[in-house]
Amino acid sequence: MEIACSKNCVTIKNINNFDLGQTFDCGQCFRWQKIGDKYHGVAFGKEIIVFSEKNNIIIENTNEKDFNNTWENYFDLGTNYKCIGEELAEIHPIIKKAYNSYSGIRILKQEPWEALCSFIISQNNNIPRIQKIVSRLCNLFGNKIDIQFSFPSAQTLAQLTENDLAPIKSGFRAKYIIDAAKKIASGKINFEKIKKMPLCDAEKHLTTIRGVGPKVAQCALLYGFHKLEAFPIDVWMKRVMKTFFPDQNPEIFGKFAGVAQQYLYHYSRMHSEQIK
DNA sequence: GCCCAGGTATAAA
DNA sequence: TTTATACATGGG
Repeated sequence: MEIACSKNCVTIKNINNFDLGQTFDCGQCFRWQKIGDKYHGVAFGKEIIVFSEKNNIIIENTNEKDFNNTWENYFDLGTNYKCIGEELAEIHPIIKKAYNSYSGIRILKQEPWEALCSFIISQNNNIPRIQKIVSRLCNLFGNKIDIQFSFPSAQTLAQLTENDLAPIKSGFRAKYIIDAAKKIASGKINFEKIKKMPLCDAEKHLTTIRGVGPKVAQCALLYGFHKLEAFPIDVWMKRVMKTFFPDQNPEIFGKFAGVAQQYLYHYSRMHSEQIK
């Protein structure tokens, strides 16, 4: 990987396993908007436009400092997904197929609160609507950056009532969002501690939040804490497991189970006719 | 109108 | 312990 910086943008050259469409549209995040051939998005309170051009990835509205401090980490450029993917591909032919089809997926290092809150919203919901709810949440309670808004902090949301959240139309999830925000703002849930916990303890801790069950907790750990062994199982993954791995535990995927899950999830979504 | 969505809480069996 | 149902809303 090489980096080239100019006035207002950074170019990433010779990067393996990075496809913007696959990464943004595989169901791990809900804030990246495709406008033309470019993706517009926000993370860590910064707004960028990113697109690919001749094997390069170009990030606009940034600089070398922001790239080094934020985006290199956010896009997980220090992790070798080729190595992980090839290792996972040996486990089962369907993972090999999924990896070969979607090897450009990277697990983004999202902010813990945004990941947790987004996946609380995701429950019993569809992706287009999740995106809309998250967007309304940011527009109403986040801070304006350039055109878009930051994800509102837990401290901000902790002061709201269920009624205040009515405009985002999150339905029964509003009370869950507020409970989560209050537990984070009060310190009852401590992200720094969760980072250091064993996975199962972290899950138990997160599920003390109302509306957070095993699926949401595992998603938060995978996407918000970059615990690559976390393995979210929803109704869809249950069916996928039944189809391809009857009588097998997710443990067979090892310490990169979450990555395997992401290849499998996206592949099986794109080829849903193969699933039961 | 109908079924369903990257689930969870709650009640009932 | 396992299984069934409600939940708010709107995409397809």
